[in-house]
Amino acid sequence: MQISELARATGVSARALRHYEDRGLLIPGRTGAGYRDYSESDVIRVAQIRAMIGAGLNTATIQRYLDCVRVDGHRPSLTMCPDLRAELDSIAERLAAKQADLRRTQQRLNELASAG
Amino acid sequence: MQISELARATGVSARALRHYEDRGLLIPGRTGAGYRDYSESDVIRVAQIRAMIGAGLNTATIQRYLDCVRVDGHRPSLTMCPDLRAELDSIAERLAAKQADLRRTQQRLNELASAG
DNA sequence: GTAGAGGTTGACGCCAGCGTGAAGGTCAAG
DNA sequence: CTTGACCTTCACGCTGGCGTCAACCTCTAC
Repeated sequence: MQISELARATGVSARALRHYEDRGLLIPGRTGAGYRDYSESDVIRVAQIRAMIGAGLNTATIQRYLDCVRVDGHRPSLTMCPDLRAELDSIAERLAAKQADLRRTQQRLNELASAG
Repeated sequence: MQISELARATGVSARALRHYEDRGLLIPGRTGAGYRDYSESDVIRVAQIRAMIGAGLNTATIQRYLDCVRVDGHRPSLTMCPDLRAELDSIAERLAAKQADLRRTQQRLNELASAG
């Protein structure tokens, strides 16, 4: 299928799909005219990508995870990728740090707003 | 005083002080040679700026309301600036939204990590 | 053939507070 | 005169997923 069709099927913009290809997350075939030619399985793949982006992973990390899945085969197993475990842990740490930072900011804002 | 002296007195980098001037938050005098010449009161002003940045305000907002905030020692207080209240409320809303967003991200990350 | 819908590859813009050289002027001290 | 410390004004870099032209090619329909 063409890019706009995949865009409609996934709810992701065509620009985003090209961006994923730039980052090596999605590698469609090409027609004779140079048009991108996506398969049905790419719908699922895009859903996976979106899920991981929503979980705070960047595209570089996502690419490593997808490569991992490809090697593993059918069932996605994180035990095949020990490095990914550490990666997810560090991401969780960063999120926790962000949250703590945000709470401190809210605290200071409250102090500012309640002053006077 | 010169910029490095104010930087030491406030714990803020010279680059940041120049940045505050670019944004119209701090307007030092100039010596004959073009050197920035800060006054003692600028030490307090920088403390006010840092307090507001720490509370999540951007430089444009800070410029509008800088004169409304006084820092007595370590504790900021507000003088009469009615619009500032509304501004602070909207900032508080944005912070709350960010926090909710962050929690959703953590939730999705947990789901991903436990999917192995 | 021509209009129009849709495809392609760049490449800059965004949000924002600075970090970090680059290139060069000022000034007290040896 | 010459270090060398400190000052000045640009101006790009950073973080990063994607919006948004721009300039141009492809295919279908009338």
